[in-house]
Amino acid sequence: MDAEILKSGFSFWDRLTAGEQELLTSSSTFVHYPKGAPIHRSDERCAGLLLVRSGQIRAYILSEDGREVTLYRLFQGDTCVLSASCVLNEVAFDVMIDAVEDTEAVLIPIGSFHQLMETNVYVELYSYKMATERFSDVMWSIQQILFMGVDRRLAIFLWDEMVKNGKDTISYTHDQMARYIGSAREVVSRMLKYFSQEGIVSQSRGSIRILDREKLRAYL
Amino acid sequence: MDAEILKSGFSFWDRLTAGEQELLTSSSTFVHYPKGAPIHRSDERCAGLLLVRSGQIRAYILSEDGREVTLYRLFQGDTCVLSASCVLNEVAFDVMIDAVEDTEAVLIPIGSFHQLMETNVYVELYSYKMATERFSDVMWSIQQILFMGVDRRLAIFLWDEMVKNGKDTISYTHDQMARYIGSAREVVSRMLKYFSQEGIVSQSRGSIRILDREKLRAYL
DNA sequence: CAGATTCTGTGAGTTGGTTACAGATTTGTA
DNA sequence: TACAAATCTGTAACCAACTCACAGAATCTG
Repeated sequence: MDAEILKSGFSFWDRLTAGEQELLTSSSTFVHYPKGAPIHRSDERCAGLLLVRSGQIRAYILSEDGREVTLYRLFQGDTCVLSASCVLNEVAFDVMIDAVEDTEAVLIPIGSFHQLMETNVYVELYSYKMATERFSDVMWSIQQILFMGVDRRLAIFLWDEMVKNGKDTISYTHDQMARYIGSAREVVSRMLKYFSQEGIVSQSRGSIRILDREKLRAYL
Repeated sequence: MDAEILKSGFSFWDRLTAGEQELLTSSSTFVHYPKGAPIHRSDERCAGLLLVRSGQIRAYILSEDGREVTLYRLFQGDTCVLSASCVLNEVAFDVMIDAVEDTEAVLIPIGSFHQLMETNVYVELYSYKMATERFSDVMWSIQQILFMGVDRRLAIFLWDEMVKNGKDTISYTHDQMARYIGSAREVVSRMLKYFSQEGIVSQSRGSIRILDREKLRAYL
């Protein structure tokens, strides 16, 4: 693995000894997860620390009866520390991580990552700081789910996607959107029907087109 | 402040220099929060790092229209790091912290705590580890609220309180219980009425008595 | 093209949060 | 002690949203 990539992706790089840098460059690899692939399951061995290069991954919790609630999503430049949660003793909950789209990432395998955590306090600090950042993301999602109506959550989701991708067509199924906003597919369908009637969006199978940004913004 | 108390309460003590230990002992104080007192508000200056000596404190989020959802509670020996969240840049959400009962604590004022965080990486590490522990607590609460029915959440609450206090009388109002389990007062009233009819509990103003542990356990 | 798969639409039922009171119990104070 | 105020509990009606059950439409695949 190219040291430049690691240096720009992980802020602890400059705190590593030459030996540690060598360990990192020699053990890190590029990994590719196809769309929908599982990245982390609580009952499996941790992969390690991930640095997202392209694509998108999603962390979520799962109820006994299969209901999912998305905690956060990560994009280019983000590091996924919960995929290494097995070496963070303070993390005691089960989390699932999937690739939402085809995703390229740099992987520090759990073995070398664990070793670095133990020998270098700055790596350990980095990990817990990242975990705390994710904590913040989760609180943002949770507040939305607990305190906002579905109409508003959906509007926020559509708006954010529109801004993020720079186009007014959003390519997700009702089911996916429901997972992202912590609701149910049927509820999203009903809401989108209403948004259509209001002239805010138009629908086609697998995608939504924003027709009236102003009306949509009124929901935010 | 007695160094022994700090040493036994904060695991980073042994990593401090003599000067840092001196700073800590000279700036730390005992604080007392009466029942119901606010400990932390997002719009106010942070108090600092708290070590609970007795009593109980509660962290919760607040919606625009005043609805509360309890994130976790802390008891003797726990340290409250979110009361110092203004110096943890990764914590970007608003949290409220109150004393549930009359509470005694050791306070490291935010000024000296901030200074220690900047000069000693182990203090910084400790803080983020604590934040990650709280992250875990929050996930436990959230999973209960999102995935369990009110009957089960209430039963778990009653069971835990019974075990924790070692007696079968639980002294909370319906309103308090509702806050702790993330529901509404009326819903708890309904549920307790049902539990009474089933012979699981008996009620009196301000307290609940567990009559049938086995039936209660069936809900867990 | 046919069958399988995936996606969307819709009605009925249930849970639980909200609103709006009323009544009961306790507390504070004259 | 008496009485007002504050606090706590009970209850009904309403509504948002999740679940269940099923049907039909669009798309994919061999």
